[in-house]
Amino acid sequence: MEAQNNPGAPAYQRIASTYRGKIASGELRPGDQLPTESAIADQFGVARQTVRTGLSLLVTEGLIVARRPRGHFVREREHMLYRPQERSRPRPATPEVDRFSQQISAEGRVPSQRIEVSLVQATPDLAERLRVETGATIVARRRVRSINGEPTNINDSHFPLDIVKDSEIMSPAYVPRGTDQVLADLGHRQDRAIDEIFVRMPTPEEIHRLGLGLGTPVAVHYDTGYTADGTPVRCTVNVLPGDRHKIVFERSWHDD
Amino acid sequence: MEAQNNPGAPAYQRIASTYRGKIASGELRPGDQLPTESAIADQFGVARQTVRTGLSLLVTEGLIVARRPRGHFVREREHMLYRPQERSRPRPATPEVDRFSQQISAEGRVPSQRIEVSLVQATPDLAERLRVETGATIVARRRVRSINGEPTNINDSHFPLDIVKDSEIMSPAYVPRGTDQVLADLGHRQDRAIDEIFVRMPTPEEIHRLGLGLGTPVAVHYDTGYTADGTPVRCTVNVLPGDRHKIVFERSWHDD
DNA sequence: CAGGACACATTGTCTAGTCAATACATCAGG
DNA sequence: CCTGATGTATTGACTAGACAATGTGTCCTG
Repeated sequence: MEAQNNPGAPAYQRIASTYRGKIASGELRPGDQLPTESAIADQFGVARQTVRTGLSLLVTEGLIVARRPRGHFVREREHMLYRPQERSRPRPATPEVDRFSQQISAEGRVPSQRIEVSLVQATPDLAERLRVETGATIVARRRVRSINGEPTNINDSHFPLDIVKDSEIMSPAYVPRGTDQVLADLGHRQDRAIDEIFVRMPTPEEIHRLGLGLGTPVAVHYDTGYTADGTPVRCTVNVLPGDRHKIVFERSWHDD
Repeated sequence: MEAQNNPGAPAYQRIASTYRGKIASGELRPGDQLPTESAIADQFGVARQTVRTGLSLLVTEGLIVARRPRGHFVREREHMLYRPQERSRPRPATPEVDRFSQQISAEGRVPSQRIEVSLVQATPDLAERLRVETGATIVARRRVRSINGEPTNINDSHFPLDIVKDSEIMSPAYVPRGTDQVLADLGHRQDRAIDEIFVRMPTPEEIHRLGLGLGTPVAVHYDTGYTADGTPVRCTVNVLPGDRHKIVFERSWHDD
């Protein structure tokens, strides 16, 4: 399908189309180098700037990366599993899920994290989910999780101030039994959670915190936990780089 | 934080940063028009091309759109709810979910869809999920769903050929009782499903089918249904434009 | 042989223009 | 009043340069 480059389209699109095709067809494989901008310009008979416009399309699509002053290279990807249900249902995974989780435990991955606790003012999105007023003081427990030293996701949990003050949650240290258990011990056992997933391009701050390249979208996962009486007690914001994660849920038609 | 534009950075980044800030702060609101490229160029004392480079950043971030020859405008967003669980659990939504679903039924939205059924060869990703061999013939039931005439998502269901041949699923018409019920009537009642969500930039084909703008990432949702004995009988691929959807799951700690 | 200075290739940033395409407004003619 | 032609402002596409920034490798020096 659409074998030819793209007759009639602007030159920069033809150039992008050409190399997109070579990558899709496998003629150019991950890690391979593209010709230099000048070489492409000569080949297509256009100015170098036009080539740059075309290649920048592929960069924002996440297909290639520029490594100055080496050249442009086809990007290499890997997917990491992200399974929100694991934290709420510590049941044994069904065989079906196991088929998809094999990759995660392969290779000796070394997880680490940096924790930072602070009091912040609720932004409108958090205020709505925690049912407090915008600007109210809440507790933010921010983490950047890394695997093998590479930051892989942002995990910011937020709690209403009145229910967690003076608890271990306020301490910027790892809590072995888990913050959900701490909440439960404080009388706020979570019973239900709602997951909301948005997809968008990252903000400059996220690009910086996660070391993202251009052309990498992120999934933003709001995980709001409720007690049995329907009160929200926790709102966790996960930011997952799109090129490093796969989000997996499991559903059952009949209670399990 | 980082109040000033961005001293020291390249001019095109300062320009992007300036308008990104104005949008974030609310000084520029959705639908508002930015100054013309020439005006910005004059203001910053740079060439128009430099302004274009800067604004193109904001376009790929999905913050602004260009409407030739009117100018650049701050993008207006609306989020449509996407709730994979609805199809498997027709129970009444809990009050917590209702808080988030209010927007969907507001406004008289007119849904429509175009259905197309064909026999295709299984691509590697589908073959793995349906446990058939790559290249095996399977049934593809492709839909583009539209709301108010605007295509909003791609919904391609795939079935192993042997279990659906000669059934209504092969007909390119709407099946009122739903394809899941058809499968159940054929003796393949689904019992479990696995949801996998990937985030990436769209392919040119998806851009065309969904009428996407630049800077719009997509969420790709693989929904694989299994019968009680663990046999996959359906694999649905949903492609959701990131700027139009919010994906919502609900979880319960204790069976409901 | 080790280390530093330098050259080189390549991408990054930017200029000052030209011409094309397009949606909208204006205005003349019926 | 409506209709169609014409103008106009704006973005889109592109050129032919210039100079900066930066890894990599080479080569000279001690």
